Amino acid sequence: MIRRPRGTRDFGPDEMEARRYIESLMRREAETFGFREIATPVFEHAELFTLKSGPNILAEMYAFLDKGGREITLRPELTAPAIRFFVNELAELPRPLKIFYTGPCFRYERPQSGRFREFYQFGVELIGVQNPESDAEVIALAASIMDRIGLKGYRIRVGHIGILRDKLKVAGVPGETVPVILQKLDKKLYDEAVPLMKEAGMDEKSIEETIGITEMSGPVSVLEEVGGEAKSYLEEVFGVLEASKVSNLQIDLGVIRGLDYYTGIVFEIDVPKLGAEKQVCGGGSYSLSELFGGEKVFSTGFAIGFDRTLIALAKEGFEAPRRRVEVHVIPVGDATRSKAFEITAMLRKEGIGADVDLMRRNLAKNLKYADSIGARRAVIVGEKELGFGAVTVRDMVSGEQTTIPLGDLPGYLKGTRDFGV
RNA sequence: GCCGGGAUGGGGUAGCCUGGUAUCCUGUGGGACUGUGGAUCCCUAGACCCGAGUUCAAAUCUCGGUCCCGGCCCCA
Repeated sequence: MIRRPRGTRDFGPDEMEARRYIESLMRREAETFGFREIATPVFEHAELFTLKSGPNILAEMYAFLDKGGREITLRPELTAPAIRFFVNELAELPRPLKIFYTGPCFRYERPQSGRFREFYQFGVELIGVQNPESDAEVIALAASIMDRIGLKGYRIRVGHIGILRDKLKVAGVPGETVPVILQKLDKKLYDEAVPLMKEAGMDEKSIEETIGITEMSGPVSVLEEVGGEAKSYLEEVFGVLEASKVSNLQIDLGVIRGLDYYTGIVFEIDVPKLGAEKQVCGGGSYSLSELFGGEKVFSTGFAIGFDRTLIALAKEGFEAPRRRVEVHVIPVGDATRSKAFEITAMLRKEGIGADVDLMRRNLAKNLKYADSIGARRAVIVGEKELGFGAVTVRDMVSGEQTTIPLGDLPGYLKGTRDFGV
């Protein structure tokens, strides 16, 4: 027996139905906001990902040399490919450029709850502008998607990485030390952050203030204690979000994110009931294009962890509407078998989902089968009715039967399609 | 990379401590019932994660590996 590689999953019909359903809701919502779908390759030059975040990331990438000696990696995320695509070919589209994408990503990590080596992301980028409206637009879309798919127990925490960056810069922290300190602050590891800040030359007062900032969370009013440009910027963002009727929203200046390239607002959506892997979406504004050889262009985007989102929905009792075939066509005996296929083909041409007996089962078994696949109706093709050019249509829920002339069958099935159940 | 708990037909399980090739439920296929389902009964097929060791004998004990679950690290 050959088994699945570690950290990967197979998806059965029920699961795929649920996944496609949720995915289509996300797509539709993004399209409603004026975003259009793109797709990029599953593998890229490893350099694309090491450029922006350093070689330590290589440890978690599925990287390898291809037969031409190129350093290739399965994509660990989708933002960098999207921006590469933008720089390469999309830079001349009208701005703001609003794109979204979805697909599998790969990270060589220890699998655990809500964490896989092959996982799926759904992300968007709004490229070419950075102001409170564009940031709010992206956050509003993230929230709308969560609402549209019916997720309830989520919260959005919005921060502004510029506040901390400025603070550290003003205090004279050298550029290369900033990410290290930010990382500790992100994890709230103050015991480790404080010595680092001292070492970087910060005085007691600014250290205290810095930690104070990371602990600020709550309604917009907490910004009163901050002041500065970032404050008014965030207030404007929240103003637009309020006008857009986005809820489940709070300020949290402790939101930092692991990425170095974020410059402005940053936000995360998490679902507390998921435990350790509770973050279902992360995003912010950044500029990456210049790293890939393009002009410097600001963008705001987010990535939704598709798998975790589904786990969260499942925990809330979500069930995808089951796709069912409209009718199951049952020949009674061998004599009408070929006629049954004729009728099935005719129904399918009319766009009516039809299944037909392929097991040569008797009528009783076929009805049982029709029930188990959830067919709404059974079309019983028997010699008696065929004698006068008709078939029997049985409603699988009520058990009612009607004799329908063959010519009227598609119309009957279509016309009453939404009734019953 | 680290720590803990697991792995028995497709799904769910009993058996494991105290070694003697496996229980039950459900699902699959067939039949009772070759023109009427979701009930019942019967039949059939189907499993001890992999490898090594101990033993007359291993699902059971020992070791190694793989995978899963939960947590740490990390999360671009």
